[in-house]
Amino acid sequence: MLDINFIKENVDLVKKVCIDKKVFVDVDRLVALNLEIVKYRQEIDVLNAERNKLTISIGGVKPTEEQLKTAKELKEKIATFAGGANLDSLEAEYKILMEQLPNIPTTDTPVGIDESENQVLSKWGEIKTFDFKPREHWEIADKLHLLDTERATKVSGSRFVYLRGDLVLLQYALIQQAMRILTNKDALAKIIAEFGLSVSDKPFTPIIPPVIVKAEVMQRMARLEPKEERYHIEQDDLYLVGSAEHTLGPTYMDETLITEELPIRLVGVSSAFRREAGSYGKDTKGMIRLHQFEKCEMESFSLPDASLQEHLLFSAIQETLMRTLNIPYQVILKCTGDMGTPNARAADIEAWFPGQNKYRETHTADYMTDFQARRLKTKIKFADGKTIFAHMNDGTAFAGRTIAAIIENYQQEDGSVIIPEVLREYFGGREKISVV
RNA sequence: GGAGAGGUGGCCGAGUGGUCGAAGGCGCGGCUCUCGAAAAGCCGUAGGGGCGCAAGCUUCUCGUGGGUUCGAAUCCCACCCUCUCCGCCA
Repeated sequence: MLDINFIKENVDLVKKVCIDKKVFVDVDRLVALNLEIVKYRQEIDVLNAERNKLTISIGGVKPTEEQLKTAKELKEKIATFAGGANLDSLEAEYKILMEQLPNIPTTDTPVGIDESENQVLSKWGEIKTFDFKPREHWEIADKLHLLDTERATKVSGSRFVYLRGDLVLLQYALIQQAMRILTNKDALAKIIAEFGLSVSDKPFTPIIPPVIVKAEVMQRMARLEPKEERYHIEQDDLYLVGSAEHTLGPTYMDETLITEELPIRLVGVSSAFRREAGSYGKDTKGMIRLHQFEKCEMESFSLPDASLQEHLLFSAIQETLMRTLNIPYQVILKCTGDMGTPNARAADIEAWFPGQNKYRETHTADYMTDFQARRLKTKIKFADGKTIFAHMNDGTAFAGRTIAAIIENYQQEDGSVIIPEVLREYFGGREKISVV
């Protein structure tokens, strides 16, 4: 949610952002509603002030008969006035419009309709040339009996898989690898220095968060929509998370943080659930687009001054993680039409998939500013008593897709797969993925 | 699933119809004392909205929504949430 005073002072900008982000909100109506609501409130305030003076009882001396009579008249006046003004329906409409407004993108965010207008910020790594035609990850995994899609479809439906054997070890190895770096102060300091950032090197706290979340909380995270993308448990009106972000973000909702404990950095591991409505026919094979996958997710709460650097740190961490795997990637700055509604900036890592012969998204870093915190009521209190809304960031550390990237990049002509060096210790020192 | 208890400020916790937006404590900030610190003492310290350069004034908020009343944290109704015990279970 945006600050109403900001909206009123920047009507044209907010309108432009709505167009750029393809969100249709009547900003003029929103402002008019606010002015109307404030006007009625002021009038009611005056009447209430009058009434309060009459009904107050000082030092045990109760109001006189006449005062009571006047107060009663005032009470009726207020009731009919508020009813006549339709304050409730005005406020309901106002709330809906406020919750529809998107966050303001950073100035470096490209304006664009869809992903074709995303901007490539940088590329890293050398794309390996194979002296054979590289296969797609699902083909390789299938041959090694590491991915059982057929049986998963039988049991759970399309877009589910059984991960098997070394693919499971690979999944946990990636999580371990992420945890090792994220919980290590020196490792973070090194990343910060390498990427020329100016931000705290405080380590992340590992979390296993709930994967089921209340509808109300999802709404306050600005993540309930699009609803058709979410799994809903009707009996209890609960949702399955689409990412650990959905339950890491609201950790401190309705709470006030103090400056000394910032930044708060969390790294959560969970299964993520997505209905993938509207993506029929896309990536139907393998593990690029699944209804359920494992993900290691970063989340942080920081001061406004530090939050952009925090976002850049998340990107830098993602790059570093990919570099440890020695997988070529490019960093993408998402355009207005492709980024999320609550985002101020969104940077993706796209890993090179030799089998597909293209870059595919494996990581996202979301810079949220105070947009989510305003609705979550996650505040920060300063020593002088002043409070503001916390700035929030989230980003992928490693998700299931990275497994697919490893398989494609490390495949051999004979159909075997080499284990990235940095992960071998989690395989008892083995160099190759075994057949099950 | 059965039975019960409860939701009050940054936190703990008192408060059952009238200066209660709220005792007391903790925490935090300031000051005194000190070479400095600790301890001790004194003072300050909920949030949102409106008006105002500010000081300040005003209104709303004690889970949420409604009701009773001149007046509600306190009484009534509905809903939401949390906790405890028993049962079941990883």
